[in-house]
Amino acid sequence: MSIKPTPETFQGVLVDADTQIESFRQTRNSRRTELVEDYVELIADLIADGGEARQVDIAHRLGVAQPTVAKMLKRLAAEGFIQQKPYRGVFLTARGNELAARSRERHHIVESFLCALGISPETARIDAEGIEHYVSAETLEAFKSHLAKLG
Amino acid sequence: MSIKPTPETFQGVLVDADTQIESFRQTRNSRRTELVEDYVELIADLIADGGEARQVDIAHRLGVAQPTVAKMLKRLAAEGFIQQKPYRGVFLTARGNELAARSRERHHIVESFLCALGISPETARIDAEGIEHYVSAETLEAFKSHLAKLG
DNA sequence: ACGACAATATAGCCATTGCTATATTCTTGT
DNA sequence: ACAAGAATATAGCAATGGCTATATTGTCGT
Ligand SMILES: [Mn+2]
Ligand SMILES: [Mn+2]
Ligand SMILES: [Mn+2]
Ligand SMILES: [Mn+2]
Repeated sequence: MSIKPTPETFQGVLVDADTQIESFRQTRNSRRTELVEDYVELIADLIADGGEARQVDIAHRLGVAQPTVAKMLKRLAAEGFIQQKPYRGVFLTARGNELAARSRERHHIVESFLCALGISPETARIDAEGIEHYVSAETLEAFKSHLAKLG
Repeated sequence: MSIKPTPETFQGVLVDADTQIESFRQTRNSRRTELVEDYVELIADLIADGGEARQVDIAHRLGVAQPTVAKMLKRLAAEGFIQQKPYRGVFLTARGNELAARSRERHHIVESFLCALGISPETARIDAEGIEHYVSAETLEAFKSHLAKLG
């Protein structure tokens, strides 16, 4: 509102503007990196499991079509996360491996934390797949502390 | 992998395929409704606070440009969440009000839960803005239980 | 009453993330 | 060796969510 009839001090529903702006900005940012994180994490897992990460396997795991994967892999290669040999599987660069490791650890902490709260493993897995990308370092630490306390 | 050299029973890094597919599907779904939820919630808050929700205020709060808001409002109107009078603020339909109420409550629970974990209010606010959209009913209940336990 | 200014509308651009359809290339079994 | 099938590449489309620039419309103060 440009002109507020009721002064802010009456504490309406509205939250501090600057914090909210920053929250939305941060969320938009996380949304932009979400897919990249899931891809490198999945690629790392596929390589760890079967020695290679092929487009068909990635597509199947993600539940999307193969050309969708092909396009994203090009982007990941352009951004230096993976290396692609035509008609071969993809491999992670050092940078890709780092991001994969960070993502995997964060993912695991979030999922474990949800399980520790008594949430069913299925739901924990589903929710963690989304939540992981929006958890800050501070929140991750809090999750870890909570897990340690129950350890 | 079409042909696995190591049988699944050796329990590699890879998680059950069907659950993972479903997790990614669910996450993509939540991502699609994320913005809509934030818009109606914000519109409800602006109306509660100042009696009206104008494009400029929405744009300012979200940290985006006014035409971005104008386009989204058309979509919200088309989907029956709001009513628009040209050159006037927007108003929520019954459907819009319902979604706003649900979103606001869920948002509040997530933020309170994070605070209860000892996370700073600033971080809790930022993280909750993203996390809220990926929290299932079951997880929300677990958060509520945890909050109740802390009295 | 009307000119300034504020708010909204519209046009046109771009990036992202999905899709289908189809062409190309690799691999494998006979 | 080579045909069939599997995997990858490419083309072209659509929806979404951003942006800037600009036109139109309301509102308010004098
Ligand atoms: Mn993940
Ligand atoms: Mn994920
Ligand atoms: Mn919200
Ligand atoms: Mn939000």
